[in-house]
Amino acid sequence: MTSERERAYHHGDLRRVILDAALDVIATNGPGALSLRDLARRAGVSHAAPAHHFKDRTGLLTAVAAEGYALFADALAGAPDLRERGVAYVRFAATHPAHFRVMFQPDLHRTDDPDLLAARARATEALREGVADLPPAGRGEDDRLAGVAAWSLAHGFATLLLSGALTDAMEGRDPEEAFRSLAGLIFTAEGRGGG
Amino acid sequence: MTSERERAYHHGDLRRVILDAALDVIATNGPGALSLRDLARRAGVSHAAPAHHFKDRTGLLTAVAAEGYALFADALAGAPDLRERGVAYVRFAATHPAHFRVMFQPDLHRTDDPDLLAARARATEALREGVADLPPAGRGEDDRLAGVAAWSLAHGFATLLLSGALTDAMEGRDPEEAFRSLAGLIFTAEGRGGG
DNA sequence: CCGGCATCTAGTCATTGACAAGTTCAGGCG
DNA sequence: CGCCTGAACTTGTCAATGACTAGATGCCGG
Repeated sequence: MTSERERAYHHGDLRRVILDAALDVIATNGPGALSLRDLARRAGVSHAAPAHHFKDRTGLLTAVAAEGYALFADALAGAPDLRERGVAYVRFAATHPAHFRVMFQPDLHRTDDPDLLAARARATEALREGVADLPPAGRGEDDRLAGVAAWSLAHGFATLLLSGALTDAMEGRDPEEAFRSLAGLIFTAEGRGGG
Repeated sequence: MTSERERAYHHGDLRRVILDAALDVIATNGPGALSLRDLARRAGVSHAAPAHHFKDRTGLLTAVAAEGYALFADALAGAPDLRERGVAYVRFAATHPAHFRVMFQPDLHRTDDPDLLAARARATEALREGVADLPPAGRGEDDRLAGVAAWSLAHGFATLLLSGALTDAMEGRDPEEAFRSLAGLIFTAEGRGGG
């Protein structure tokens, strides 16, 4: 049975295999359930193999976060306006729950990692661009607050969604669509915006 | 031989001591850094003492979450209107970061724990009351969405705050006050009041 | 053919969570 | 007073894990 599938040494792309397995575990059972040895077993390699690619457990999570920010930046880039960028934010969280969760838990990864910083800078830039086309509210102070508000709204929705807190609040409804109308409710209609 | 300070057996309130130590660790280094043995060492008891009060590591975190929801419900109860309830939401997160973080990570605790469920129900009720005094927007569907929106806004702000993502967006500014004006920006009609 | 190098293996150690069994203490009851 | 029951805590132990070290393996260029 040890045919060409397992070519022993030089696995081919062990790094990716480990990463994918890690994402699977994190999405299912959370980052706490992550075990390097378990991942090694899944990949059919020795218990120390992952360490060569990621150094650490923290190193693995750092790689996850970095990849997450990169994908995140790409996901945000395509959106035409602020609202769709928010939708993209939510969609990313729903599509890449493991990445998302690790990204926003700084104590899980090494925050000074160069790759991570670069990817995060890209994502931040994408977010800023999105906020740029907010209707000019007033003074610059309010603009900044409005940006934080938009960010908070999308992030809160995404976070609650992943934590399962919204499951009964919107039974079987499509999260993206829900957020879209929710954002319309707030950001478009002037006058009684919040109503 | 051991002086009266440490009355050996029957520590007095070991449960609370362990809980407080746990909260300290979680707030500082995150839930992943939590070690029952470490907590035992801090409290000056044997390595198995915590298990008697919390059964498990998960049991300890469940207790943290339950306590968190109880405190949360109390914190929300005092607020006069929706906006102030949001402020209370943010304040709770800032004041009880460890509780907050554990509360919204279901894979950390036992979600079927009776105490947890009871406390969470109280908190949920307090949240619902807050949403109830939203201006009636239109149909019930929109009302529900508006509630989710308010919740998302507060939760997102609180979460981003705790993850440190807002640190440079609001340098040295008081988070509560920032959220208050932010919420005013969005939820009050046209008067984008004092920022 | 050979040497360097990244990749992976094998072995080891301290730490941890979980469990089992024993010990200490307080309070109730005869 | 003496016993006894149960809660609180200790001691001992085991498997699993993260991290480290040294060594084996195979690819690639010269």
